[in-house]
Order: sequence, then C-alpha cells, then structure tokens
Amino acid sequence: MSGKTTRDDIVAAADELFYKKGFEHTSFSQIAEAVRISRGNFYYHFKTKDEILEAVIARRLAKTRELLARWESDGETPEARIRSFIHILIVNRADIKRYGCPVGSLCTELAKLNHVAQADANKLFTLFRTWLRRQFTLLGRKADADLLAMHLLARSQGVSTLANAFHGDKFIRREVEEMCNWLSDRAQEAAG
Amino acid sequence: MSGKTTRDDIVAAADELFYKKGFEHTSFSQIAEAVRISRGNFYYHFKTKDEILEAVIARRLAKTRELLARWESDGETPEARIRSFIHILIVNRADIKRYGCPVGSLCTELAKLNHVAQADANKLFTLFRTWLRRQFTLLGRKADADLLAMHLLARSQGVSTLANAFHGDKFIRREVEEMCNWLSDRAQEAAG
DNA sequence: CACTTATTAGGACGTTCATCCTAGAAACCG
DNA sequence: CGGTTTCTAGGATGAACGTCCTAATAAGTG
Repeated sequence: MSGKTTRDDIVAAADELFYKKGFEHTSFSQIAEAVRISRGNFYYHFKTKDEILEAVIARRLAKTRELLARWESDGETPEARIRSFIHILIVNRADIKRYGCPVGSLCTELAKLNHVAQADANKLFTLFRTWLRRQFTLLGRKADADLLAMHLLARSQGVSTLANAFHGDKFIRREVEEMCNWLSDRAQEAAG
Repeated sequence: MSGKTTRDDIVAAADELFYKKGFEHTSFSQIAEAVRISRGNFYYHFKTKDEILEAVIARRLAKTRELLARWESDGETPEARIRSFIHILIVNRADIKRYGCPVGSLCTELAKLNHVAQADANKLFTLFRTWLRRQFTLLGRKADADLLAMHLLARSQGVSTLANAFHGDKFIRREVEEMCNWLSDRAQEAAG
C-alpha cells in the first residue's frame, strides 16, 4: 500500500519536473529529492528513466481521459464543452506562460530525442483530437469534424507557444475570445 | 581567413544540430565531429556551450533578417509578402514534420532550461512579429496590425507543432489555405 | 629567414548522470 | 514469534559531458 503511494509520488513529481524542466534536463536525483527518497529506492520502483517517462505519460493520459469524460457527462452542449477546452488556456495560463503546453512541449522534445515514447506522448494529442472531433460531430459538423478539431488544437498550441515566449496575458485572452467566436460561427453554420 | 570559415562551419553545424536534436541533447563532440575538427580546436573558437548558442541565435537572426528584407524589396504587395510567410510551412514542411519549427522549439526548450539566451531566442519571434505588423499596417490595418501579426504567428506555430506530432502533409496544406483565406478577408476588410 | 601570432590536436580533470549492487529495516504471514 | 517478502538507503561504477591545458603546426610579418 505504502509502495503504491511512493510509486505514485514518484510519478507525480516526475510529471511536474518533466513539464517544468523538460524530460532530459530532469535527473533521477532531482526526482528523488522532490519525493524525499534515495536514488536506490527510486531504482526499486523504476529500472530506467524511460520507464518513468512511460508512467508519466500513462498518468497524463489517465488524467486527461478523466477530465474529458467529466466534461462530457456534464449535461452541457457540445459547444459549451469545446469552450471548456478552449478555456484551459485561461485556467492554466500561469503555467503556460512559464512552461508552455505540457502536451506540445513534451511531444516536441521527444521528437528531437527520437525517443521510443514519442508515439505514446502523441496519444495525448490524439485523445484531445478524438474528443473534439466527437463534440464537433454532435454539433452537427460531421463532415468536417476532424478538420475543425485539428484546427482548434493547432490554434491552442500556437497560443501556448507564443504565450510562453512573450508572457502576454492579454494575448491569451484575446485569442481565446477569437477562438470562441470562431466556434460559435461554426455552430451557427451547422444550425442554419 | 580559414579561421573565419572554421568558425562559420562550427556555427552552421551547431545550428543544424540544435534544430534537429535540441540544444541540450547536442554535445561538443557531436558538433566537432560534424565539422571534422578536434574538441580542442573547438574550444579555441568557443569557450562555452552558451557562446555557441549565442552565435547560433545571431546567425539565425541574421538569416531571418535577410529573408524578410528580401521579401520586402520584392516589389510585391504586403498581402503577397504575408502569404510568403505563411508558405514557409509548405516550403519547409519536410523539416517541420520531423523537427518542428526552429524558432518555436528553441524558445520552448530554453524556457524550460531557464537559459540566459532565452531573451535572445525570443528576438527571432519578435523579428517576425515586427515584420508582419509592418505588412499589416501597409495593408491598411494599422489599428490591429500587431494583433493580426500575433494571430498569424500563433497559427503557424500551432501548425508546426501538430505537423511534427502527426506528420500530416494534408493538414499543413489545409491550414495554410485557411490562413491565406483569413488573410484575404483581412485585406478585403481593409480595402472595403 | 627569424619571430610572433593564429590555429589545431588531443589528452586530462572534475562533475554529473543513469544504472547497478549490497545490505539493513519494515511489513506481512504462517 | 520466525521467516519471507517488500521496501529503503547509500555507496560503487562506468560512461559522457563541458571545460581546461599543453604542445605542435601553420600563417603572417618584420
């Protein structure tokens, strides 16, 4: 039981550090220090760094699935749900300005490292893509649901990257507003 | 003379490696090997890794300035110039799919490393931003020129990130087309 | 041609890293 | 309570890295 908790603690700490400092720039010692355990103990739970990365990605996938499922069972309209997605940028703006998007920055880093877990990390994107596609389909945009999903994903990625570089709060808000306007336009096209 | 060339060779090789493998994941040995010089010689030209990074950023700034100046002296309309910017995504799509955007991925990495050169790297973004702003102003959108510039920058960043994750060729083309449509709409609003 | 400076090579140093190993402590179970 | 598994600590190891040093060679200059 305590083991399960220690393991979870490790994954949680690694998750945060990978996000804030990047995967490669985070060392075993730093994670161990954050959890306040020895490196030896660490190795009992994870044999390699890649194993931790795998666990971190699995954790993120689970948390994302949970979040999206929660939004989907809220009884809201698809349009409101998609707005929730867009508003992640506002809710998490403090972290995004400092560290960028957790999904995008990880995928970008793993692509450069040519890392085995690249495909797993991309599943995070796919999770959002599939969910958004479903919402757009429910919205009555069956024909171009995937295009709209990708478009929205791309825009929120771009906002994250630029917010990270320029630290602009107003920029985020303005782009979020524009994305919401864009969304209502798509919704009205479908309704009309 | 040969020294100048060697130095340039080093910076060129580092530039490419930093782009393809990331700054941190690129070692002195790898750069030296790429230029076919010894590490000792290397150290004659650059005392620290940060110095190479600085030189690489300076090189990219110079090259970008050159490119933008060329576009600006082409006798084309501002709209056509902005379209040239958008079409970088098509021209460089092979590299973008494999390594993402050179500007965005570098800035993201340096932000995570909390690196001193972060501000310098961001100047690359500022270069594009200022240039785009000027084009939009010339287009007759003086009031919202900077907003439009940031918007376009963000969208092309987003497309790069997702193209890197999903390797989609069609996705890039579609988004480029949409950006061009968006551009003509802004231009027509200004003209009308 | 002598002499000074610029350039190159290659090894040494100290640190950090991921990984591995061993042994002690804690928890569990018959 | 005795024995077995689970968990933890901390040091050892070897490789890679950035950095530094020294000496040899090439280029340039009087």
